[in-house]
Amino acid sequence: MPETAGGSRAGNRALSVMDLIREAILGGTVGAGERLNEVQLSRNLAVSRTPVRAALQALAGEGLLDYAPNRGFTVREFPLPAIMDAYDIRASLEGVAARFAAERGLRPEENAVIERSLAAGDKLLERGSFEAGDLTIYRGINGDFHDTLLAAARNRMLGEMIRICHHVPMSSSRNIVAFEYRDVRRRHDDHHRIHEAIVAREPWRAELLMREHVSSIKASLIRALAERNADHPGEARPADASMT
Amino acid sequence: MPETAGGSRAGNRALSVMDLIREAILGGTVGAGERLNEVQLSRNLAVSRTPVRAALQALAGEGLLDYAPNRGFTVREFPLPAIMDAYDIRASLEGVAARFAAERGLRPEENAVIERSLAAGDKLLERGSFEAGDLTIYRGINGDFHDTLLAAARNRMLGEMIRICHHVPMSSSRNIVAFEYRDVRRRHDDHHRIHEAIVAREPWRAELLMREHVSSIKASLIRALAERNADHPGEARPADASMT
DNA sequence: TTCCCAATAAGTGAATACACTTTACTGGGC
DNA sequence: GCCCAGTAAAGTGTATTCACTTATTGGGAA
Repeated sequence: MPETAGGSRAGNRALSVMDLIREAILGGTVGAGERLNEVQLSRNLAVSRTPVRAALQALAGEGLLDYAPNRGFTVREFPLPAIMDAYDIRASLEGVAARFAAERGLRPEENAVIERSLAAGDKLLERGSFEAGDLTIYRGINGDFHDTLLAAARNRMLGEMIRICHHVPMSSSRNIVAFEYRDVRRRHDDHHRIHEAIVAREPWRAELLMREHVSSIKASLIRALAERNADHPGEARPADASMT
Repeated sequence: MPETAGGSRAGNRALSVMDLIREAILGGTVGAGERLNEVQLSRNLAVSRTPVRAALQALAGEGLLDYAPNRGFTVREFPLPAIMDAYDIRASLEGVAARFAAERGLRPEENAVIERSLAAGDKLLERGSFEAGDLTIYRGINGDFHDTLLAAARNRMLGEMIRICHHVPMSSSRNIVAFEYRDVRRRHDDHHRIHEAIVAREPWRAELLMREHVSSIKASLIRALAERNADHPGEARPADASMT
């Protein structure tokens, strides 16, 4: 076995193969609509077809691949409208998650994580502008906030659905670099208010705030795309965002 | 399941095996939390382990099974709170679907199906009470309405998520028999109003109506469970609804 | 008796071989 | 030159086999 596949998830080739293929899709190594050849993949990854098939089926379950009998798996296409829809769907789902969290309450350690993320964001933003690397740092802060809230919702299915929304290409904020200081500032304020609503046990306010919060990300993305189109009129057509 | 694996989906054993196992889970032949043995299943279904594994992986993707490396697949448990949550999640998602449908408009043939389902419901309800079998008929009418609306939302991911909610044991209305005439009457009125909002191109009204519509199903279920518990105090404890 | 551990059975993970389907290619007829 | 059929190649579907992990069971020691 030259270059054993992955290496991360020991003892289970299928899972590490799954991670590799997922990265290849999200990273754009394989394009949308492209067909994934099992024998070719197994050659490249130095495993047999069995774990490759398992990985492909699992990725189809995540909604990243399409399956057709006797025809194999293809990378699912995400046209721009579908990506925009994903934000609406995620806004709705994360809204429900915030409501559940407010109904069920935060555990002390969860509250601690959230308050830490709020404080870290405050510190990062107090300078009044962003320097290089700050956006990456805030991405981590933002992830902590949302992940903890999702855990506080105490519903597995909901978590999985939101995770699927995040895996839609370009739908996750980590795929976006065009955010400006004032966008992040405003979203961080949202976090404060959402936290307030949850500790005050105001479920419906929490839901509304979270919903608007995620929707505003969509609005930012639309603006960023429009600006990019204005800067480079030739390239970056709407279809361009469908994937990599 | 002694018979040879189903004749329905020709040419692909894995898919028919998947249908059989799904029915076994939803029908209660295998209980929640139970472990599914691959060799035993392949013996019973008279196929090799390969299509069985494929089916199990696919069902795990649907959220019906849990997977643990080197430990195989188990039937996921759905305690009563998780079932109730599923209604909230579905209410939110179907609300979004109704909004999308209102934004994008109904195709003539879709509108025809919906108006036919509305008329059929009117006819069934005009007697003022239900006879045996009427509920089954209305179930079909109800399904046509919701399925067509979902198609009109024109978003695949949304459809899949709602489908997952329907497959949560006891979460689909088809699993419930305890609905009374006035419940159905009121829900059919909802259908009329939702249709109105969609043809009038009022997205947010459509969303709100649909959300309330699905939430009212949850309320009916809670009442039905409470009455059942009152009738048979010994049996039918909350945990009882977790599965079959 | 209870706990621990080894031996063994049972079960999943992966590789390989073969069957069947789809697709691509090639040659002949129109 | 185009279309179609037949055939070969490629690719997926399934069965089988072996490797490896996990669960079980029985015996021995504290």
